[in-house]
Amino acid sequence: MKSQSLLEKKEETLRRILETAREIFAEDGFAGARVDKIARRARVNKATIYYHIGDKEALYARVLHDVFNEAARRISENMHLAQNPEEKLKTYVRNIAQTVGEHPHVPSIIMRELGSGARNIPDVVANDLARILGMLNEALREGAAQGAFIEANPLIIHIMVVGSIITVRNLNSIKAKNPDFPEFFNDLAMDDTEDLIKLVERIILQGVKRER
Amino acid sequence: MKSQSLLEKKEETLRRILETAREIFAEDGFAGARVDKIARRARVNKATIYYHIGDKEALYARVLHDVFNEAARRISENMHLAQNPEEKLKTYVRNIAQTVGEHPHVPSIIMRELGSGARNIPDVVANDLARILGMLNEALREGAAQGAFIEANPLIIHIMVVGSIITVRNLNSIKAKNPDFPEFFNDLAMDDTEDLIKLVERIILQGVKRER
Amino acid sequence: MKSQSLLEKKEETLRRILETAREIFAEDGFAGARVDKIARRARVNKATIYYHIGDKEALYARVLHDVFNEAARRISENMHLAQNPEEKLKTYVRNIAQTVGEHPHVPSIIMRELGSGARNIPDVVANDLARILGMLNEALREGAAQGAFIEANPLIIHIMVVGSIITVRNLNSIKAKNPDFPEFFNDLAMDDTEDLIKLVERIILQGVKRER
Amino acid sequence: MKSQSLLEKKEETLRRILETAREIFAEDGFAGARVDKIARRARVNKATIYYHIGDKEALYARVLHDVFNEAARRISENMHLAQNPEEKLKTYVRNIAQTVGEHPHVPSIIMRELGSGARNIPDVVANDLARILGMLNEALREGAAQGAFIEANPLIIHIMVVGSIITVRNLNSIKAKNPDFPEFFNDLAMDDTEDLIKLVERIILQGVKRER
DNA sequence: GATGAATGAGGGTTCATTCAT
DNA sequence: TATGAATGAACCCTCATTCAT
Repeated sequence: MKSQSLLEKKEETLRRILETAREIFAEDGFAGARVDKIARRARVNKATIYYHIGDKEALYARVLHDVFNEAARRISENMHLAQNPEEKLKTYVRNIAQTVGEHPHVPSIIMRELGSGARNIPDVVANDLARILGMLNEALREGAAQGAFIEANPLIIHIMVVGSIITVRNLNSIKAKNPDFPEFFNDLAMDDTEDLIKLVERIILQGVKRER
Repeated sequence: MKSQSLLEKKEETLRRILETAREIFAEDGFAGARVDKIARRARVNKATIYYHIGDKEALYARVLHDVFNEAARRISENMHLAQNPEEKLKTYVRNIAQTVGEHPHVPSIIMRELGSGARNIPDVVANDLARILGMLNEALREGAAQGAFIEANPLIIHIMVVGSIITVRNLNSIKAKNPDFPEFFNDLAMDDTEDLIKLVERIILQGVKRER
Repeated sequence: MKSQSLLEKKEETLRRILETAREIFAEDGFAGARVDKIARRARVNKATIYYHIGDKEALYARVLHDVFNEAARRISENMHLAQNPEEKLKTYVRNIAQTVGEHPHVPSIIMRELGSGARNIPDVVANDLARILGMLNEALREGAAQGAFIEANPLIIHIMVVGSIITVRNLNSIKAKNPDFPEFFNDLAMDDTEDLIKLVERIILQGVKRER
Repeated sequence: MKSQSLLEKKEETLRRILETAREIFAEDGFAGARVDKIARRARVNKATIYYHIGDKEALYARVLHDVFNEAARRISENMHLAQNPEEKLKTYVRNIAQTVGEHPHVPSIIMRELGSGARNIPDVVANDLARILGMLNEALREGAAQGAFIEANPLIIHIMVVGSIITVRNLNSIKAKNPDFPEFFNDLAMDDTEDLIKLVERIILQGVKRER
């Protein structure tokens, strides 16, 4: 009992650090994030972060890998269950949306990274991303081989899916920062996730479907 | 003669500062950018930047506004020439691509900003963006009103267009940073801009087109 | 049986800590030494050092006192056996050399301390040193009283003896750090300890001997 | 006039930094020295040190090189004026003493370095030291060749000279730190530098002189 | 008796910014 | 107009030390 509670305490500390780091890297980016701020918000001493995880870069890698590795695993699992390229593409969109939903902060990070030419992406994470893109690529090629899809660059599709989902999710904070944005902006929020997924699915599927 | 050459020199200095700042903000983001580095690469004294332009935030605003204001102006001009929603949408895609082509560094910046919930976007620039989105919104609504388009969130469309174009443009630096990316990554580059534009146009147009 | 083996283990642990501490204080000085490094190299938990010995300063004192106390004891014993001031001086040189030989790391520490005005020397150790210097002083005074020696400051003699022996002993590491040192440096090593002792003895004895 | 005073101010700042750094490196050693403390005592902002000189290591190198380079220059000049090996040796002792006198803090540093196997000695400074030892070596060899001296290791002679002079100079601070040192310690101070030089000269010269 | 976890207090370094000239 | 010098405020990271178990 005792030793278990000790282990639990450690894991709770670790969890709090990682969760907070995820938040703050998303808010401020790698360069803008402050280790001090992470420690304060996670209610641990700064040195505790270094003790358990390592320096800022290691923390960043850990945060991303924890999410992307799991996402890659799940996408792989679910895409294998799908029967045809179209189903696979839908599965892909849906899983991305799910990951974004579960980790509302991480996607922001990846947007920045794509904007920066993946400047700060740690190797492990680059590898996770490559796995994910590889699965999407496979589905697209399969569809193209069957004559169902046009030849489409998987990176473009990936960005379209991820970017649109993230941005709509970020809409509230964008609006909060820019209260003077025009009226129509207020209608852009899509509070129903299902609607959002459906729309993205629709655009992507119709967008790549070959006319017969 | 003298005063003109002095004026020219001053303008040349300013131009060099802004161009370099664009590069470096794109490379490193707002938080990661160093005023020192900008000054050094632009071959001016650091204080000169403060003298001519102001602090880091002002420099950032200036850099973005110079590009976005011009882009908004051009998009407005060209979209007004288009006859129907489809043409407007194509014009929109084409103009975004052109801006990206002319200012290869700026888009990176905007990707980061979208990822961060527009945290650092200065007001003037937010306004430029709002104008651009407004025009896209108009085209989409017009198309929907005519029964040609489905109801599509313009923010989503915008991100799909901008994000995909930027990312493909950034592909080389992404690959350079991650030499271990899988084979298929090497086929993703689209060196012919026209092909890229066509593909994006295609996906977006088919994606939003209502089946009759 | 059990308790003895436990005791032995404890003593073995202590011995390992002290030996390692000696090494590391010699390598890095008091300020440069890291408790972490000592613990790691001694293969004990950092807290174990605090448990058995105390803080960094206590560890330093313990390390030095163990050596200096023993050296003082031996010098005292042997110098009492010597019959005349000259023999005493020789005994002194020889015993210093022996201590340096047995504890190759400690002398480095004392050189630093002399350089720093004995800033970090713990009281116990200062006392050991005072005993040693006192014996040297006695021999020198006795010699001077007999007309055999000039009046010589024992501190100077002590430094000459200790410094020269230590430095020659350290020569190899000095050379290793400075591969560009001139040719003649390679001839300075005196691998035969006996030669070194003889040379130092000679210089010191002739140096203080009064001409008749 | 104006521009000169600006330059003067800069040089005064630099001078203050270097002088203070010399003091503090001597007091606390390289590892123990605190850049904060140097800045505070020199009455400049910490960043000013980095602006003018660079990091802690660069500061250390600069401090030592400024002194050793000048010492090497002077020793070379004066030893060339001496007519025979004995005079050269005396000149050497006298010049070392003079350098110690002019820069009371630097020698402490070199003692530590010798104790540490020259662990922190920057390359430029190692080179200065090699030049100085080279000159001493020459004098000793010349004397040996003429049959006037025994074969003596120049490193030993150097340490004997430098170490003894430094230690006597440091005596006051050693006594201050260790008020319980025995009575006889109070007689060891040699306030008259000339006496000190004479004693060291005497010991060294007699120590290496070959009996005829 | 021994240790993994945690921390307060700095330590060296950097950076955006200002100022005197 | 333009700049070298200077700085306050952080920032990342480390270290000696403690404590609960």
